[in-house]
Amino acid sequence: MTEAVDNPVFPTDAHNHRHCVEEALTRAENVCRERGLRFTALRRQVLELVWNSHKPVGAYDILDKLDRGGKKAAPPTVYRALEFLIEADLVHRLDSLNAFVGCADPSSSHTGQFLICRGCQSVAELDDADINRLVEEKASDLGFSAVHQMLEIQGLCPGCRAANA
Amino acid sequence: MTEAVDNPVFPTDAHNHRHCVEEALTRAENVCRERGLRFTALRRQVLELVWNSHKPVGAYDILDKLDRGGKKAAPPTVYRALEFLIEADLVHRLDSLNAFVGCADPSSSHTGQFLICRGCQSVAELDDADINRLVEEKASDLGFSAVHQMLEIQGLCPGCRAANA
DNA sequence: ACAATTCCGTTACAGTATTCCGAGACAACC
DNA sequence: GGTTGTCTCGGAATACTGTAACGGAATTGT
Repeated sequence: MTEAVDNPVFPTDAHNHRHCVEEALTRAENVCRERGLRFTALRRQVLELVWNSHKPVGAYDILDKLDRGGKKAAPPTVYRALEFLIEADLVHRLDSLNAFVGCADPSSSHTGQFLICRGCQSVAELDDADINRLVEEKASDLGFSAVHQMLEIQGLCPGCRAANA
Repeated sequence: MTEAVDNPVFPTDAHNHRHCVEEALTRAENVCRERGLRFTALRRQVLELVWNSHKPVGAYDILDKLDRGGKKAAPPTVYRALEFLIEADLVHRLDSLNAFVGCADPSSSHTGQFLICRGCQSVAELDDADINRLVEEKASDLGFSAVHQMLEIQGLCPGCRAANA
């Protein structure tokens, strides 16, 4: 009974993804309004592309799908938008994959903790307070003052584990 | 009194670095002998370059400094050597920096946990069992089976903290 | 000595990200 | 309204990081 059925960190196959995206976009709008940031059309479009799946997306994938009035955009266009979104905690960058994922909760503490499935490539964000606290503690025990932490856990999500059984 | 003076995870300015390197190389020799791996001249040379400092080194930095009989080497030469060294747990790769550091203890568990100083760029490895266990536990609580974890903590080391005070 | 394997040099290229310049959009202020 | 300063975006060029593929050299085991 400890299987996390009631807390689907990993989205189920049947979830309404359109809804996910909509929510993410409104959240972003609100966050930006509150903080006096400009949620421009470009940034909105990039965020939407990041949210197109729960899998991490490469910058050049976004670039390919990005439509700037019929023309293709250039790399800096995408990277600038991503930089903004990351700064605003709306997107996270997964260092181990050189890829980006949308953040479901731009308001919380934000010490990047991620479960990355090697089976289906989907990613779930953790933001676990216990881990956060322990890490902070261990670091400061060594006289190190932590500014930012990034934990990337690779393995198999429940679904893929079942499939590979 | 909890300041980690007796356990210098971060090397002091005055430590004899030549000694560090020597030790790392003999450790590597032993590890390879025990495991039936070939510690070739190239690999030794690359490992030495990685250990040249306690700061992470980029692959192309190594490439520049690498001397193959007067000639310059090509990227695959370095990457292959690094791949081998990583496989043997003699070197770790820091995803957030695209850079490499020597591992001080190639025998232990090896769930990559690193303290990265933004002041002096030096890096210390943690390998903390508590963190390891907690993370494993949290992951499995969610039905996720973890294969590999990587924690990179950015901040200020004791020395730089004192300097910036 | 021979075959099998591992390792290495080399060329070419793929993928990721940044620098720089300039033009346009926007806000605030006089 | 016009002006000024800042933020944003387009685009070219280039830097940085990493791989694929091929062949030859070195090493190991028999």
